[in-house]
Amino acid sequence: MKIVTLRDIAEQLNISVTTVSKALKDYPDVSKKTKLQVKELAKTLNYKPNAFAVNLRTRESKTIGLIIPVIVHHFFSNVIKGIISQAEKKGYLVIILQSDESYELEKKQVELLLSQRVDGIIISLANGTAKYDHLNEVINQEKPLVMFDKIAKVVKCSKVIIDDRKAAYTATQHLINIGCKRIAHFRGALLPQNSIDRFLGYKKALIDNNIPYDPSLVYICECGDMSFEEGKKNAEQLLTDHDDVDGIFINTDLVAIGAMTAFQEMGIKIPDDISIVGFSNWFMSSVISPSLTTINQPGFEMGKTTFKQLFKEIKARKKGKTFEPKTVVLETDLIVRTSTKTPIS
Amino acid sequence: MKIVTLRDIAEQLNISVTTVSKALKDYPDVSKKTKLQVKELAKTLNYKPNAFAVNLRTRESKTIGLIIPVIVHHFFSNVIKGIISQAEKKGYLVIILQSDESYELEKKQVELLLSQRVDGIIISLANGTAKYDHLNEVINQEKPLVMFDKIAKVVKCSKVIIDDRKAAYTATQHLINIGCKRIAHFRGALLPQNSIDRFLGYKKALIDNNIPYDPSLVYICECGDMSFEEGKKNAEQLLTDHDDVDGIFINTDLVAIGAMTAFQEMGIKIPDDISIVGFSNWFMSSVISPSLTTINQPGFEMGKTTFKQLFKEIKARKKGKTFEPKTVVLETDLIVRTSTKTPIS
DNA sequence: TTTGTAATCGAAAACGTTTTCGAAAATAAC
DNA sequence: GTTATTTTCGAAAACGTTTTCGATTACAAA
Repeated sequence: MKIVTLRDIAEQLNISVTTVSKALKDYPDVSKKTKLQVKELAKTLNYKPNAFAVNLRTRESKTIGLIIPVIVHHFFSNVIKGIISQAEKKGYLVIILQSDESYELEKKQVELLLSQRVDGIIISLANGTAKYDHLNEVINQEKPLVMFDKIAKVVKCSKVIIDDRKAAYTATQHLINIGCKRIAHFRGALLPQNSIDRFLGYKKALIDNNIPYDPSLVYICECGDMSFEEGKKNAEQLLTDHDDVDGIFINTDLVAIGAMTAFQEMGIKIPDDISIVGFSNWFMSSVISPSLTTINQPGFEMGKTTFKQLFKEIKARKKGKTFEPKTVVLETDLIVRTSTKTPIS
Repeated sequence: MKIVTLRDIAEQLNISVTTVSKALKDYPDVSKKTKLQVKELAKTLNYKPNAFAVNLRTRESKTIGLIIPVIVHHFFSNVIKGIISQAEKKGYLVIILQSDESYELEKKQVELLLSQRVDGIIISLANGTAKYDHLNEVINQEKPLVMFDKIAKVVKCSKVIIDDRKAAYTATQHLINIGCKRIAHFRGALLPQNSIDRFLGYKKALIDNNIPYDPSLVYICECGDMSFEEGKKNAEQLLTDHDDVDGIFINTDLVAIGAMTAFQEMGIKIPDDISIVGFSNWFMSSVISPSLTTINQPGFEMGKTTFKQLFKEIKARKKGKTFEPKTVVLETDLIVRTSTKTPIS
């Protein structure tokens, strides 16, 4: 089981390693005859270039790193799928790491990827990330970096996002349109830009419609492993705090489903008593009962777009060109289902 | 932004590259004094060994490949999480590829991983895979290979699985215990060992209980992207074919949920008219209504176990030792929820 | 014949490590 | 003082490729 190298081919044909290498890569200074010989022998010997040597020589590995807060998550696993599918088309491999929403882990993983000398890095930030030295180091090393979804505005790199504020505004406006007067909000953790923006969209929609903003109607959940349970707990708390709420805009579907479950257990009718809008459009939101009105967040497309952007930057860097960080905003849409009342017409 | 190498450190300290390398790796033939100097300078210069060079020299990359049929899937994404978490502990990185249930793609991806010279490969087979040359090539190259869940018995490598037959038997027995007399089965595709074994478990449970096995009660679905829709269609077909069915054992939760949805739309009461048992225990099975009785398939644990096995084999190979392929069978359990009647007592 | 041009090849350096082996220096033993 | 031993170091080869640049050959032009 010896692994064949250029040298083996060269010795068998009594030519130099140089010529074999050039023949395989169709250099113009190799005769047609030897090219044919070399290629044929390479095929019969099942020659595969040693990636380690190629990497060392060319200083690139055709491999990128991806750091993601959680893998078992409808949105994120769709993003992964999008990234991998696009990477494969361009001949790139993807190393995946999970930060588990921890800044410490995320930092370690970025350093690991840098020392592995991947050709580029894609990242969606952990909830706990508030410092960006690790990301700035990536940028300092002139290594292409693209963030998606959970981003930090101050980091000078390309980003692929949705307009969370606008989407949240749309969601809240929908609740208002169907006649809700007291609208609560279950927001995400305090740090991430997404949950801030969604909160701001919620607030703005209220104000634009002359509905007073009441901070006591805003509940927080961390949206980690316990999302479903957090939703249930928040729902119960909300019910003891306020008995007049008729609509809730919830930061993410899983929390919304938890809340709906709790409401149903407590005998609250959805959407008759309370209308609910979620966020992300998890697959399960369409099959539960009542089905969940939500904002569709295009995970697969976001993954594809993110890789495409990274690829552009990798190519630019290779040519020594410079490039300006670019922010791509993808479209979302409201998917109306049965967890919200039909408007009174 | 020059990247520092051993040479840079050596020149600054006026010693040889050799000594620097040995100092950093705590070789015994370097004095304490120079070790300290080297380590300190390495830290201030932020030296990171060039992974490409290390790989080439040591002939290993501390990277493994993972080929999986689908990523957006509760069970598989849990497996991924398990593999990555365990790999990280041992200092390994994971390259993930998605075969999309296609044999052609799977074959290409195996070859890609081999030419990348990953240290080992983990794979769960595509539905379409019936030939195993690509896997035998991995084994021929003496590269560690572990299969999980969707395996091929004839391939001589380690495997991590559940006892699908036993689990299916348990599921079917449960339906019998609660009083079902006409039990249908929605099975998976024809090739995969899993769906064969689950079918056999179903059949054996019937026979052991003196219930005649009726092939016309067995429906097939491919369990690809369209699982949910397949479940709906099968449910509708079943209802027109047979009006006396009172229980169904379904190959996977997503199909079961599709079927339940169709039944509910047609006014069939679950579990009063028909009891349903799924397979896999997707998270959503616990939150739908009625909640789905199912077999719990430990994805995270399976991922961890699979990597551990691969790691053992990588280490054994490194020491030149040989090892016997091993098959690990993980426990499953029946989770009784509300899609099945409570037994008549 | 000489000169020029094109076609074909290969030596050698480089990428940055790791590791073997021998040399030199320092110390100990006699 | 000599010899033996230990400690500390570095030269050099190797991993397998890519690429530069010069050499050689063949052949056409003069």
